[in-house]
Amino acid sequence: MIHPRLDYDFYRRDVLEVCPGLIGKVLVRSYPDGSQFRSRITEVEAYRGEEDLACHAARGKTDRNGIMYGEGGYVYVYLIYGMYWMLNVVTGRADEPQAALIRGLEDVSGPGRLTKKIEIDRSFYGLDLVHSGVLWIENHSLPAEYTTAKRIGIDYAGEWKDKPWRFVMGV
DNA sequence: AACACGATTTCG
DNA sequence: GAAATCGTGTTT
Repeated sequence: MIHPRLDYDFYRRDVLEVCPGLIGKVLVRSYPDGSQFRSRITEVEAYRGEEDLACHAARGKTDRNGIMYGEGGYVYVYLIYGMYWMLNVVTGRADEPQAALIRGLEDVSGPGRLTKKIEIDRSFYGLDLVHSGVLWIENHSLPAEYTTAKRIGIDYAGEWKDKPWRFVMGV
């Protein structure tokens, strides 16, 4: 059974289309010793454009969020609270700064805990998910229902804090 | 050069 | 409820 990688066409759509599509897909982390870690994505959040006050692009392009202004299909990682790396997938087309934050996997809950478990840090910034040998996402064609909810930890985002842009696997 | 703070987690 | 901990963006 072949499990194809998600390709550029998958990522280069609006983040609100990509996020529900990511639920149930399989994140693959390949290590230098040849071993691999696989787990289904169970929770993601959408951050959408400069108008979204919760998005890191809300105050324009910077050194940190620059990758979000490019084409979808690349990795955006950043350090939060001086301790945890957040794993994001850039979506949309160039000059449409969007990203999907991977918040949970079947085997580990929490965006900070999952990056620690599968050893993802700053060195993954800008990684090409379509061609990388260390990190990518596969479609195993498994059924995946999801529900939506408000995004977490963005109470400062005014009217944007209540958008139902968190997607969680389940009914 | 200094300062404020965050898309979190853990412990008390 | 509060601390931990530091890179990044903003202000001085």
